[in-house]
Amino acid sequence: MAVYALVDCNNFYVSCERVFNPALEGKPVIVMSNNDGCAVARSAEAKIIGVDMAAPAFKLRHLVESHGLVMLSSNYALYGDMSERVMSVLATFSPGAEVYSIDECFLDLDGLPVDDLTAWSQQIRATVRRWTGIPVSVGIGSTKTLAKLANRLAKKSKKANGALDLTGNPKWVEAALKQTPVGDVWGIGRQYAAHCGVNGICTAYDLTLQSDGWIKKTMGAVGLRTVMELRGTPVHTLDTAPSDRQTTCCSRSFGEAVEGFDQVRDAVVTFASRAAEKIRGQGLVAGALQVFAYTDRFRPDQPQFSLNSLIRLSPPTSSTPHIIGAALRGLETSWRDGYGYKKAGVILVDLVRPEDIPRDLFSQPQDAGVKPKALMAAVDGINSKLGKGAVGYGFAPKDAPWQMRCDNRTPSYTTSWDELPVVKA
DNA sequence: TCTGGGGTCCTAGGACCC
DNA sequence: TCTGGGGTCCTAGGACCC
Repeated sequence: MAVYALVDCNNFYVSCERVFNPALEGKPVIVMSNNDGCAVARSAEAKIIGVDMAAPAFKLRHLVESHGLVMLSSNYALYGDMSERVMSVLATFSPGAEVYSIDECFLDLDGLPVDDLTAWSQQIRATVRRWTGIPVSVGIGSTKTLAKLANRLAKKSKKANGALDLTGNPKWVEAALKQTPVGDVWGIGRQYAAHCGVNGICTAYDLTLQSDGWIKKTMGAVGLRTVMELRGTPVHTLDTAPSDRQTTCCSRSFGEAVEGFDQVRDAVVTFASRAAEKIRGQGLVAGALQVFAYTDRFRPDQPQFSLNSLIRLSPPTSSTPHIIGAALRGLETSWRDGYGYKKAGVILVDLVRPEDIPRDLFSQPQDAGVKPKALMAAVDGINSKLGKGAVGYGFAPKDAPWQMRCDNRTPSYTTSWDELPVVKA
Protein backbone atom coordinates (compact mmCIF):
# COMPACT_ATOMS: atom_id res chain seq x y z
CA MET A 1 0.00 0.00 0.00
CA ALA A 2 1.21 3.47 -0.80
CA VAL A 3 1.86 5.72 2.19
CA TYR A 4 2.42 9.45 1.91
CA ALA A 5 3.21 12.04 4.53
CA LEU A 6 2.56 15.71 4.05
CA VAL A 7 4.70 17.96 6.22
CA ASP A 8 3.40 21.53 6.35
CA CYS A 9 4.92 24.45 8.22
CA ASN A 10 2.53 26.17 10.60
CA ASN A 11 1.79 29.82 9.66
CA PHE A 12 5.07 29.65 7.79
CA TYR A 13 5.90 33.31 7.14
CA VAL A 14 4.90 34.34 10.64
CA SER A 15 6.93 31.47 12.10
CA CYS A 16 10.01 32.63 10.13
CA GLU A 17 9.65 36.11 11.56
CA ARG A 18 9.30 34.72 15.09
CA VAL A 19 12.54 32.75 14.82
CA PHE A 20 14.45 36.03 14.63
CA ASN A 21 12.15 38.12 16.79
CA PRO A 22 10.89 35.99 19.69
CA ALA A 23 9.04 39.02 21.07
CA LEU A 24 6.40 38.22 18.43
CA GLU A 25 5.63 34.95 20.23
CA GLY A 26 2.08 34.93 21.62
CA LYS A 27 1.09 38.09 19.76
CA PRO A 28 -1.31 38.46 16.84
CA VAL A 29 0.99 38.80 13.81
CA ILE A 30 0.31 38.88 10.09
CA VAL A 31 2.56 39.01 7.07
CA MET A 32 1.20 41.02 4.17
CA SER A 33 1.39 40.41 0.44
CA ASN A 34 3.62 42.38 -1.87
CA ASN A 35 2.71 46.04 -1.84
CA ASP A 36 1.45 45.59 1.73
CA GLY A 37 -1.90 44.83 0.14
CA CYS A 38 -3.50 42.05 2.13
CA ALA A 39 -2.84 39.38 4.76
CA VAL A 40 -1.14 36.25 3.40
CA ALA A 41 -0.05 34.63 6.66
CA ARG A 42 -1.62 34.85 10.10
CA SER A 43 -0.55 33.66 13.52
CA ALA A 44 -3.07 31.67 15.55
CA GLU A 45 -3.68 34.77 17.66
CA ALA A 46 -4.44 36.83 14.56
CA LYS A 47 -6.95 34.23 13.38
CA ILE A 48 -8.67 34.39 16.77
CA ILE A 49 -9.17 38.15 16.60
CA GLY A 50 -10.86 37.67 13.23
CA VAL A 51 -8.24 38.37 10.58
CA ASP A 52 -9.37 36.50 7.46
CA MET A 53 -7.01 35.14 4.82
CA ALA A 54 -6.46 37.76 2.11
CA ALA A 55 -8.13 40.46 4.20
CA PRO A 56 -7.13 43.86 2.76
CA ALA A 57 -4.59 45.56 5.01
CA PHE A 58 -6.46 48.84 5.19
CA LYS A 59 -9.37 47.06 6.87
CA LEU A 60 -7.05 45.67 9.56
CA ARG A 61 -5.30 48.83 10.72
CA HIS A 62 -7.76 49.39 13.54
CA LEU A 63 -6.69 46.05 15.07
CA VAL A 64 -3.20 47.46 15.60
CA GLU A 65 -4.61 49.87 18.18
CA SER A 66 -7.30 47.65 19.67
CA HIS A 67 -5.52 44.28 19.81
CA GLY A 68 -1.84 44.97 19.28
CA LEU A 69 -1.85 43.36 15.81
CA VAL A 70 1.63 43.38 14.26
CA MET A 71 1.56 43.87 10.46
CA LEU A 72 4.78 42.93 8.68
CA SER A 73 5.73 43.38 5.03
CA SER A 74 6.74 40.15 3.34
CA ASN A 75 10.41 39.20 3.32
CA TYR A 76 10.78 36.52 0.66
CA ALA A 77 14.56 36.36 0.91
CA LEU A 78 14.14 35.19 4.51
CA TYR A 79 11.27 32.76 3.83
CA GLY A 80 13.01 31.20 0.84
CA ASP A 81 16.14 30.57 2.86
CA MET A 82 14.26 29.17 5.86
CA SER A 83 12.30 26.94 3.50
CA GLU A 84 15.53 25.41 2.16
CA ARG A 85 16.66 24.66 5.69
CA VAL A 86 13.38 22.94 6.58
CA MET A 87 13.40 20.92 3.35
CA SER A 88 16.96 19.76 3.89
CA VAL A 89 16.02 18.46 7.34
CA LEU A 90 12.98 16.64 5.93
CA ALA A 91 15.11 15.01 3.23
CA THR A 92 16.98 13.16 5.98
CA PHE A 93 13.77 11.35 6.95
CA SER A 94 12.95 9.74 3.61
CA PRO A 95 14.79 9.18 0.34
CA GLY A 96 11.61 10.17 -1.51
CA ALA A 97 10.77 13.83 -0.88
CA GLU A 98 8.81 16.23 -3.08
CA VAL A 99 9.05 19.91 -2.24
CA TYR A 100 5.50 20.92 -3.08
CA SER A 101 5.56 24.59 -2.13
CA ILE A 102 7.61 26.99 -0.05
CA ASP A 103 6.17 25.51 3.13
CA GLU A 104 5.04 21.98 2.21
CA CYS A 105 6.77 18.72 1.43
CA PHE A 106 5.41 15.26 0.56
CA LEU A 107 7.40 12.24 1.75
CA ASP A 108 7.00 8.76 0.32
CA LEU A 109 7.02 6.30 3.21
CA ASP A 110 6.53 3.16 1.17
CA GLY A 111 9.06 0.58 2.29
CA LEU A 112 10.54 2.66 5.10
CA PRO A 113 11.28 0.58 8.20
CA VAL A 114 8.91 2.50 10.46
CA ASP A 115 6.26 0.74 12.54
CA ASP A 116 4.81 3.60 14.56
CA LEU A 117 4.07 6.36 12.08
CA THR A 118 2.70 8.67 14.75
CA ALA A 119 5.86 8.48 16.84
CA TRP A 120 7.93 8.93 13.68
CA SER A 121 5.90 12.05 12.81
CA GLN A 122 6.49 13.50 16.25
CA GLN A 123 10.19 12.91 15.78
CA ILE A 124 10.07 14.89 12.52
CA ARG A 125 8.28 17.73 14.26
CA ALA A 126 10.79 17.86 17.10
CA THR A 127 13.81 17.69 14.79
CA VAL A 128 12.64 20.42 12.40
CA ARG A 129 11.74 22.60 15.37
CA ARG A 130 15.11 22.14 17.05
CA TRP A 131 17.23 22.57 13.92
CA THR A 132 15.35 25.43 12.23
CA GLY A 133 12.98 26.94 14.79
CA ILE A 134 9.98 26.27 12.55
CA PRO A 135 6.91 24.37 13.86
CA VAL A 136 5.44 21.84 11.42
CA SER A 137 2.47 19.48 11.25
CA VAL A 138 2.44 16.01 9.71
CA GLY A 139 -0.47 14.20 8.02
CA ILE A 140 -0.24 10.64 6.75
CA GLY A 141 -2.54 8.86 4.31
CA SER A 142 -2.61 6.27 1.53
CA THR A 143 -2.87 9.01 -1.12
CA LYS A 144 -1.52 12.53 -1.32
CA THR A 145 -5.03 13.97 -1.06
CA LEU A 146 -5.68 11.97 2.13
CA ALA A 147 -2.30 13.05 3.54
CA LYS A 148 -3.34 16.66 2.94
CA LEU A 149 -6.64 16.03 4.64
CA ALA A 150 -4.90 14.35 7.59
CA ASN A 151 -2.54 17.29 7.88
CA ARG A 152 -5.40 19.74 8.14
CA LEU A 153 -6.95 17.70 10.95
CA ALA A 154 -3.57 17.34 12.66
CA LYS A 155 -3.42 21.12 12.88
CA LYS A 156 -7.00 21.48 14.14
CA SER A 157 -7.18 18.70 16.70
CA LYS A 158 -5.63 19.23 20.12
CA LYS A 159 -5.47 15.51 20.67
CA ALA A 160 -3.51 14.92 17.47
CA ASN A 161 -0.83 17.33 18.67
CA GLY A 162 0.34 18.17 15.18
CA ALA A 163 0.52 14.66 13.73
CA LEU A 164 -2.21 12.40 12.38
CA ASP A 165 -1.91 9.02 10.66
CA LEU A 166 -4.98 7.75 8.80
CA THR A 167 -3.44 4.57 7.40
CA GLY A 168 -4.00 2.18 10.31
CA ASN A 169 -7.75 1.61 9.98
CA PRO A 170 -10.33 2.35 7.24
CA LYS A 171 -12.70 3.66 9.92
CA TRP A 172 -10.27 6.49 10.66
CA VAL A 173 -10.42 7.58 7.03
CA GLU A 174 -14.21 7.55 7.02
CA ALA A 175 -14.36 9.58 10.23
CA ALA A 176 -11.85 12.08 8.84
CA LEU A 177 -13.81 12.45 5.58
CA LYS A 178 -17.01 13.05 7.53
CA GLN A 179 -15.54 15.91 9.51
CA THR A 180 -13.96 17.66 6.52
CA PRO A 181 -16.10 20.26 4.73
CA VAL A 182 -15.99 19.60 1.00
CA GLY A 183 -14.48 23.02 0.32
CA ASP A 184 -11.46 22.15 2.48
CA VAL A 185 -10.47 19.25 0.26
CA TRP A 186 -7.28 19.77 -1.78
CA GLY A 187 -8.48 20.42 -5.31
CA ILE A 188 -11.96 21.67 -4.40
CA GLY A 189 -12.00 25.44 -4.66
CA ARG A 190 -14.73 28.02 -4.25
CA GLN A 191 -16.64 27.28 -7.46
CA TYR A 192 -16.76 23.53 -7.03
CA ALA A 193 -17.61 23.83 -3.34
CA ALA A 194 -20.56 26.08 -4.20
CA HIS A 195 -21.70 23.57 -6.80
CA CYS A 196 -21.50 20.80 -4.23
CA GLY A 197 -23.42 22.86 -1.69
CA VAL A 198 -26.31 23.39 -4.11
CA ASN A 199 -26.49 19.63 -4.56
CA GLY A 200 -26.48 18.86 -0.85
CA ILE A 201 -22.89 17.62 -0.77
CA CYS A 202 -21.42 19.05 2.42
CA THR A 203 -18.50 16.88 3.47
CA ALA A 204 -15.64 15.10 1.76
CA TYR A 205 -17.44 11.87 2.65
CA ASP A 206 -20.60 12.99 0.79
CA LEU A 207 -18.45 13.71 -2.24
CA THR A 208 -16.97 10.19 -2.31
CA LEU A 209 -20.51 8.78 -2.63
CA GLN A 210 -21.28 10.60 -5.91
CA SER A 211 -21.16 8.82 -9.25
CA ASP A 212 -18.07 9.17 -11.40
CA GLY A 213 -20.24 10.53 -14.21
CA TRP A 214 -21.60 13.37 -12.11
CA ILE A 215 -18.16 14.27 -10.79
CA LYS A 216 -16.59 14.28 -14.24
CA LYS A 217 -19.43 16.42 -15.60
CA THR A 218 -19.32 19.04 -12.84
CA MET A 219 -15.65 19.10 -11.88
CA GLY A 220 -13.90 17.68 -14.92
CA ALA A 221 -11.13 15.14 -15.10
CA VAL A 222 -9.19 16.87 -12.32
CA GLY A 223 -12.13 16.68 -9.94
CA LEU A 224 -12.55 12.97 -10.62
CA ARG A 225 -8.91 12.36 -9.73
CA THR A 226 -9.40 14.18 -6.45
CA VAL A 227 -12.37 11.99 -5.56
CA MET A 228 -10.53 8.79 -6.48
CA GLU A 229 -7.79 9.84 -4.10
CA LEU A 230 -10.33 10.52 -1.35
CA ARG A 231 -11.61 6.98 -1.91
CA GLY A 232 -8.08 5.69 -1.34
CA THR A 233 -6.89 5.04 -4.91
CA PRO A 234 -3.56 6.78 -5.48
CA VAL A 235 -3.55 8.86 -8.66
CA HIS A 236 -0.94 11.49 -7.86
CA THR A 237 2.52 10.02 -7.42
CA LEU A 238 5.52 11.62 -5.81
CA ASP A 239 7.25 14.06 -8.15
CA THR A 240 10.80 14.30 -6.87
CA ALA A 241 12.36 15.85 -9.97
CA PRO A 242 10.09 18.67 -11.02
CA SER A 243 10.25 19.40 -14.74
CA ASP A 244 11.29 22.76 -16.16
CA ARG A 245 8.92 25.69 -15.88
CA GLN A 246 6.77 26.45 -18.89
CA THR A 247 6.27 30.14 -18.09
CA THR A 248 7.78 32.76 -15.83
CA CYS A 249 6.06 35.95 -14.84
CA CYS A 250 7.24 39.14 -13.21
CA SER A 251 4.48 41.57 -12.41
CA ARG A 252 3.60 44.10 -9.75
CA SER A 253 0.78 46.31 -8.69
CA PHE A 254 1.99 49.88 -8.53
CA GLY A 255 2.09 51.80 -5.26
CA GLU A 256 -0.18 54.29 -7.03
CA ALA A 257 -1.80 54.43 -10.45
CA VAL A 258 0.31 56.01 -13.20
CA GLU A 259 -0.84 57.55 -16.49
CA GLY A 260 2.37 58.35 -18.31
CA PHE A 261 3.86 56.00 -20.89
CA ASP A 262 7.38 56.69 -19.62
CA GLN A 263 6.63 55.46 -16.14
CA VAL A 264 4.90 52.29 -17.28
CA ARG A 265 7.80 51.77 -19.67
CA ASP A 266 10.33 52.04 -16.82
CA ALA A 267 8.35 49.48 -14.84
CA VAL A 268 8.12 47.11 -17.82
CA VAL A 269 11.89 47.37 -18.37
CA THR A 270 12.44 46.40 -14.74
CA PHE A 271 10.03 43.43 -14.96
CA ALA A 272 11.47 42.25 -18.27
CA SER A 273 14.98 42.23 -16.93
CA ARG A 274 13.95 40.44 -13.70
CA ALA A 275 12.13 37.80 -15.75
CA ALA A 276 15.17 37.35 -18.00
CA GLU A 277 17.39 36.86 -14.95
CA LYS A 278 15.01 34.26 -13.59
CA ILE A 279 15.06 32.08 -16.70
CA ARG A 280 18.84 32.38 -17.01
CA GLY A 281 19.05 31.09 -13.47
CA GLN A 282 17.13 28.03 -14.62
CA GLY A 283 19.11 27.58 -17.81
CA LEU A 284 16.12 28.26 -20.06
CA VAL A 285 15.34 30.47 -23.03
CA ALA A 286 11.96 31.95 -23.99
CA GLY A 287 10.26 31.51 -27.35
CA ALA A 288 7.81 34.35 -26.78
CA LEU A 289 6.79 37.00 -24.32
CA GLN A 290 3.60 38.67 -23.20
CA VAL A 291 3.51 42.17 -21.83
CA PHE A 292 0.41 43.46 -20.08
CA ALA A 293 -0.83 46.43 -18.11
CA TYR A 294 -4.20 47.29 -16.68
CA THR A 295 -6.14 49.83 -14.70
CA ASP A 296 -7.45 49.54 -11.13
CA ARG A 297 -10.25 46.97 -11.14
CA PHE A 298 -11.35 48.11 -7.68
CA ARG A 299 -12.26 51.52 -9.07
CA PRO A 300 -15.23 50.88 -11.36
CA ASP A 301 -15.89 54.63 -11.32
CA GLN A 302 -12.76 55.13 -13.41
CA PRO A 303 -12.28 54.20 -17.07
CA GLN A 304 -10.99 50.64 -17.37
CA PHE A 305 -8.52 49.33 -19.89
CA SER A 306 -6.34 46.29 -20.22
CA LEU A 307 -3.53 45.94 -22.73
CA ASN A 308 -1.81 42.71 -23.60
CA SER A 309 0.45 41.77 -26.46
CA LEU A 310 2.33 38.70 -27.47
CA ILE A 311 5.75 38.99 -29.10
CA ARG A 312 7.58 36.04 -30.61
CA LEU A 313 11.27 35.74 -29.79
CA SER A 314 13.05 34.17 -32.72
CA PRO A 315 15.39 32.61 -32.02
CA PRO A 316 14.42 31.90 -28.41
CA THR A 317 16.55 33.90 -26.00
CA SER A 318 17.28 34.74 -22.39
CA SER A 319 19.28 37.87 -23.17
CA THR A 320 18.09 40.88 -21.17
CA PRO A 321 18.41 43.49 -23.96
CA HIS A 322 16.52 41.29 -26.43
CA ILE A 323 13.77 40.62 -23.94
CA ILE A 324 13.50 44.27 -22.92
CA GLY A 325 13.37 45.29 -26.58
CA ALA A 326 10.57 42.87 -27.34
CA ALA A 327 8.61 43.90 -24.25
CA LEU A 328 8.84 47.56 -25.23
CA ARG A 329 7.69 46.83 -28.79
CA GLY A 330 4.70 45.03 -27.33
CA LEU A 331 3.94 47.86 -24.94
CA GLU A 332 4.20 50.51 -27.64
CA THR A 333 1.88 48.74 -30.07
CA SER A 334 -0.89 48.22 -27.53
CA TRP A 335 -0.45 51.39 -25.47
CA ARG A 336 -3.34 53.81 -24.97
CA ASP A 337 -3.10 57.20 -23.34
CA GLY A 338 -5.51 58.48 -20.76
CA TYR A 339 -5.79 55.61 -18.31
CA GLY A 340 -4.52 55.22 -14.77
CA TYR A 341 -2.49 52.03 -14.94
CA LYS A 342 -2.29 50.12 -11.66
CA LYS A 343 -0.47 46.96 -12.59
CA ALA A 344 1.86 45.71 -15.30
CA GLY A 345 3.95 42.66 -15.99
CA VAL A 346 5.97 40.55 -18.37
CA ILE A 347 5.39 36.83 -18.90
CA LEU A 348 8.02 34.73 -20.63
CA VAL A 349 6.41 31.75 -22.36
CA ASP A 350 7.40 28.73 -24.43
CA LEU A 351 10.42 28.20 -22.18
CA VAL A 352 12.85 25.55 -23.42
CA ARG A 353 16.40 24.37 -22.82
CA PRO A 354 18.63 25.87 -25.53
CA GLU A 355 19.63 22.39 -26.71
CA ASP A 356 15.97 21.59 -27.36
CA ILE A 357 15.34 24.54 -29.67
CA PRO A 358 14.02 23.30 -33.00
CA ARG A 359 16.35 24.14 -35.87
CA ASP A 360 15.10 27.11 -37.85
CA LEU A 361 16.16 27.28 -41.47
CA PHE A 362 16.13 31.07 -41.59
CA SER A 363 17.26 32.24 -38.18
CA GLN A 364 20.52 34.13 -37.99
CA PRO A 365 23.23 33.65 -35.44
CA GLN A 366 22.33 35.92 -32.55
CA ASP A 367 24.18 39.21 -32.13
CA ALA A 368 27.28 38.86 -34.27
CA GLY A 369 29.05 41.68 -32.39
CA VAL A 370 28.66 41.10 -28.66
CA LYS A 371 28.31 37.63 -27.25
CA PRO A 372 25.12 37.87 -25.23
CA LYS A 373 25.96 34.74 -23.25
CA ALA A 374 29.21 36.19 -21.96
CA LEU A 375 27.64 39.58 -21.34
CA MET A 376 24.71 38.12 -19.42
CA ALA A 377 26.99 35.85 -17.40
CA ALA A 378 29.06 38.89 -16.44
CA VAL A 379 25.96 40.86 -15.41
CA ASP A 380 24.60 37.96 -13.34
CA GLY A 381 28.02 37.43 -11.77
CA ILE A 382 28.35 41.05 -10.66
CA ASN A 383 24.84 41.09 -9.23
CA SER A 384 25.40 37.89 -7.35
CA LYS A 385 28.59 39.29 -5.82
CA LEU A 386 27.53 42.87 -5.11
CA GLY A 387 23.82 42.42 -4.54
CA LYS A 388 20.67 42.57 -6.61
CA GLY A 389 20.49 45.46 -9.03
CA ALA A 390 24.18 46.46 -8.80
CA VAL A 391 24.22 46.62 -12.58
CA GLY A 392 21.22 46.52 -14.84
CA TYR A 393 19.21 48.07 -17.60
CA GLY A 394 16.81 50.96 -17.60
CA PHE A 395 15.90 53.48 -15.02
CA ALA A 396 14.06 52.43 -11.89
CA PRO A 397 14.32 55.14 -9.22
CA LYS A 398 13.48 53.92 -5.73
CA ASP A 399 10.89 56.69 -5.37
CA ALA A 400 9.07 56.09 -8.66
CA PRO A 401 5.32 56.05 -8.01
CA TRP A 402 5.05 52.55 -9.44
CA GLN A 403 7.51 51.03 -6.98
CA MET A 404 5.72 48.83 -4.53
CA ARG A 405 5.00 49.80 -0.99
CA CYS A 406 6.83 47.85 1.59
CA ASP A 407 6.85 49.85 4.77
CA ASN A 408 7.54 47.29 7.44
CA ARG A 409 9.99 44.71 6.17
CA THR A 410 12.26 42.85 8.57
CA PRO A 411 15.98 42.39 7.72
CA SER A 412 17.25 39.58 5.48
CA TYR A 413 18.74 37.94 8.56
CA THR A 414 20.12 34.87 6.82
CA THR A 415 20.94 36.01 3.29
CA SER A 416 22.68 39.39 3.57
CA TRP A 417 25.95 40.08 5.41
CA ASP A 418 24.76 43.58 6.25
CA GLU A 419 21.64 42.37 7.95
CA LEU A 420 22.81 39.51 10.14
CA PRO A 421 21.11 39.44 13.52
CA VAL A 422 23.32 40.82 16.27
CA VAL A 423 23.56 39.15 19.67
CA LYS A 424 24.21 41.58 22.49
CA ALA A 425 25.93 40.42 25.65
C1' DT B 1 -7.07 56.79 0.34
C1' DC B 2 -6.08 51.45 0.69
C1' DT B 3 -7.55 44.61 -2.18
C1' DG B 4 -0.53 40.04 -4.09
C1' DG B 5 2.24 37.32 -7.12
C1' DG B 6 3.43 33.15 -9.49
C1' DG B 7 2.24 28.95 -11.17
C1' DT B 8 -0.43 24.36 -13.30
C1' DC B 9 -3.82 21.79 -15.91
C1' DC B 10 -8.11 21.19 -18.54
C1' DT B 11 -11.72 22.42 -21.79
C1' DA B 12 -14.26 24.55 -25.40
C1' DG B 13 -14.17 26.52 -29.65
C1' DG B 14 -12.11 28.08 -33.95
C1' DA B 15 -8.97 27.37 -37.87
C1' DC B 16 -7.30 24.29 -40.78
C1' DC B 17 -6.39 19.86 -43.06
C1' DC B 18 -7.75 15.78 -45.80
C1' DT C 1 -33.28 21.44 -53.50
C1' DC C 2 -29.13 18.98 -51.36
C1' DT C 3 -23.52 21.03 -48.01
C1' DG C 4 -19.45 15.24 -43.89
C1' DG C 5 -16.67 13.68 -40.54
C1' DG C 6 -12.62 13.12 -38.19
C1' DG C 7 -8.38 14.73 -36.76
C1' DT C 8 -4.81 18.20 -35.06
C1' DC C 9 -3.21 22.42 -33.34
C1' DC C 10 -3.72 26.68 -31.10
C1' DT C 11 -5.70 30.00 -27.94
C1' DA C 12 -8.46 32.02 -24.41
C1' DG C 13 -10.62 31.39 -20.39
C1' DG C 14 -11.62 29.12 -16.21
C1' DA C 15 -10.75 26.22 -12.56
C1' DC C 16 -7.38 25.03 -9.08
C1' DC C 17 -2.96 25.44 -6.04
C1' DC C 18 0.37 27.97 -2.61
